[in-house]
Amino acid sequence: MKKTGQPTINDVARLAGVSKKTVSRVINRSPLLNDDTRRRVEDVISGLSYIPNPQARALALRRNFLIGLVHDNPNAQMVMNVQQGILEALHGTEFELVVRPLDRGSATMLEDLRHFLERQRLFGLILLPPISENDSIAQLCSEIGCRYVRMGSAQLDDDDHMVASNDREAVRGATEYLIAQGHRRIGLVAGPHGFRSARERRLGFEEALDAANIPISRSMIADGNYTFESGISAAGRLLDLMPRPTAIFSCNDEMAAGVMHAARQRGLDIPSDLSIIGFDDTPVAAHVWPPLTTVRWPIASMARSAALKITASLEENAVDEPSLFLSTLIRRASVTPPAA
Amino acid sequence: MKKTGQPTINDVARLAGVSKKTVSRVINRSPLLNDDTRRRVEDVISGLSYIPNPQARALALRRNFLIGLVHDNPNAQMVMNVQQGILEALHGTEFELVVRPLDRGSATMLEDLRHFLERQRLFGLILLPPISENDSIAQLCSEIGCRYVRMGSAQLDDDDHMVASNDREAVRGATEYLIAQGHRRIGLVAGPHGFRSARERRLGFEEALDAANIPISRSMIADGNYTFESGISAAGRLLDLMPRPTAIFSCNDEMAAGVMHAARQRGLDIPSDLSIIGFDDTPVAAHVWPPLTTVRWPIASMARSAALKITASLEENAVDEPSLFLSTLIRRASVTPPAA
DNA sequence: TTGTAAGCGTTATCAT
DNA sequence: ATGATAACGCTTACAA
Repeated sequence: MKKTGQPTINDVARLAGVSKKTVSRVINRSPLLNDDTRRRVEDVISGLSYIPNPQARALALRRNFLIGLVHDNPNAQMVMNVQQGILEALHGTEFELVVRPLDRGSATMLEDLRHFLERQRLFGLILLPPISENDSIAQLCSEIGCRYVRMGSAQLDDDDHMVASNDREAVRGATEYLIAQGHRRIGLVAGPHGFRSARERRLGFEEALDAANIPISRSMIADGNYTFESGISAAGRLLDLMPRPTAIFSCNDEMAAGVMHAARQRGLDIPSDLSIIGFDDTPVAAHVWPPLTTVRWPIASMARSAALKITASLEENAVDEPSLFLSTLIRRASVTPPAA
Repeated sequence: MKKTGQPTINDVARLAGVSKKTVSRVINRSPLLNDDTRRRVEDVISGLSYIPNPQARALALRRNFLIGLVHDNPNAQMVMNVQQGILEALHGTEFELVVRPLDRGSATMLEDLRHFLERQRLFGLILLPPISENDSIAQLCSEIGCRYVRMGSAQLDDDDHMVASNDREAVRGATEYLIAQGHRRIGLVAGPHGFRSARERRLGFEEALDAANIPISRSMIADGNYTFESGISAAGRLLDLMPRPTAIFSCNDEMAAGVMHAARQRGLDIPSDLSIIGFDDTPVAAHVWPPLTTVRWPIASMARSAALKITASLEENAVDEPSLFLSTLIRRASVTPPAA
C-alpha cells in the first residue's frame, strides 16, 4: 500500500494472515476454500476497500476485462442505443466498454481486427450489423479465443453468439397493416444490397403482398442505401409512376424522412396522398411532420442481452439471455386509408 | 515466443544481442542510445512484427493506454460525432477509446469517477458538456494525475485542458440574421438552467437584440430543456402571445423540431407565418420540412483536437492544437422575411 | 484446504 | 551507452 495509495493483494494477505494465493482464490471464487478463511479474507477486503488491480490481472490472465464494440457505418442513434444497452449490462461490473470502428470494405479489415484482438486481449466482442454478418469475423474470434456475440436481423449463429430481431415478420406485419387500411399500390424503398436487414425486410414486404394476392411489381421496389438522400431519390422514382403508389414502406426511418421530402417537393400531402411507414423508430420518426408510423426494435435490450451473454460466463447463475427479440409497429399519423 | 505466439521483448533482445532494457529504451525513444544499437534493435522489431504488450506496459507504467470519454446526458448525434473525432485522432496509435457514462446529479458521481480513474489508470479523459462544466471533476483529474480535456461553449480552463466553441457569437450572428430579414418580434426557446451552453446562447440572443435596440421582453423567452417535447411546450407559450413572434430562435435543433410541431398544430405555415433557427445542425435539421436553418459547430474537429491534446504529450512534435472553434450559420428554408 | 515459487512482459534502479 | 536485477500485482503450477 505504499506508492500508489491503493491496497494490493499483499496487504490483504498480510492483514488476513493468509498467503496471497488464498486471497487470489477468494477473488476468483475458487470453490475449494474453507468458509472461515473466505469470510476472514472477505472482511479484510471490504475493510480495505481493496479492488484487484485490473492491469496486473490482465497480464497474468492474458485477458483484459474489456468488452469491445465493433461497428462499421451504422446510424448514430443505433450505435448510441447499443452502447447504452451494453453499458447498462456492464454497470457495476469490472468490465469496461471499448469502441472500435472498423472499415468493412477495407481489404485489411480482418487483419486490423486480428491485430487489435491479439494486442488488447479483449474479454469479448459485440458485433453490430452489417459487419456482424461477416462469418469470417466470427471465425477469427473463435480462433483467437475471444468471446463474441453478433447482433442482426436473422439467426446467423447459435444462441450463445447471437441476438436477433425478427425483421421479416415485423415488416410483414407493417405491410399487412397498410393492406388492411385499403392500400393496394404499395411501394418499397429497399435497403442496400449485401445487408441482411435489407433482405429480411424486403422478404417480409413481399410475403405480405403475396398473402394478399397483390402482384409484386419490380417497378414498385426502389433501392436505397439507408440514407436520407437515397430515400429522396428512391421515392422520386416511385412517385413518378403512373398510377402512383398510395403508400410506401421504407426500410428505415432515415429514408422515410427522405420519402416525405420527395412527396412534399411534388406537392403531395401526407398522409392523405401518400401513407408512409418507416423502420427503427429513431427520434426523427417522432419529430417529422406528420409523426411517422414505424417499426420499433428493442435494440438497447438486444445489446444488453448481448453483453450479458458475454459476461455471464463469470457469473454464478449463468442466466439464459434471450436470443430473439420481437419488434412492434408504432402507429402514428403518417398512415391513413387511401383517398377514394 | 512460446505460448501465445506473440514475440516478446525477450525475443527481440535475444535476436538483437542486447538486453531487454535496451529494447525497452528503443520502444520508449530514450535519447541516450547508440544509433547503431537502435537501428539493429529496430530491424529485429520490424522483422518480428513485435508489438509491446499493452497489459505489461500498463502494469509497469501504472498507466493504461486508454482514453476515456466521459459524458452524461447529451444527445446521441453529438456523442457519436465526438466519438468519431476522437477515434480519428486515435487511429493508428496505441490508444483505445473507453466510454464511460456518468450520472451528473448522482450524489456519488465524483466518487464513482475517482474509483474508475484509480482502477483503470486511464491515460487521459475527455469530458463532454454539461459535466465538463463541473470544476471539481477537472480538479479530481489533476489530483489523480490523469490528463483531461474539457469540451464546452466557453473557455472554462486553460488551453491545454479545453476546446471551446463560440456559442455566444454564433447565436448573436444567427439572431442578427433574423433581424436583417426584418423580424422584430423574435422569441427564444432557451436551454436548461445550469448548462453553460444555454447561458451563452441566450446571451448571444440578447446581445443581438440589444445591438438592434429591440427591447428584450421576458415573455418572449421560454425555457426548454433541449428535448423535443420541451420545444413543443415552450413554443406553445410563445405562439399564444398576442401579437405572436414572427421568428423563433431555438437553442438546439431538437427543440426547434418541437417548435415546428407546435406551429403546425396551430395551423401556422413555416416559414411564411413563423421563421425558425436551431442550433447543432444534427441530421434532423436537414430532414424536417422545411429544412431548418441552424448553427453548425465543428464538434468532431473539436473532439479530434481534444484527443490530440491528450496524446500529443507522447509525440515528438507536440503540435499546438487549437482551443477555440468557430461555428457557422447554415441557411436553409426555415427563414424568410416576416409577412407584411 | 492452503502455501511456495515461478511466471506474465514490461519498466525502474543502479550499476558499469 | 548498456546491462543485471528488482519491481509492478496478480495467477498458475506444484507442493505440502
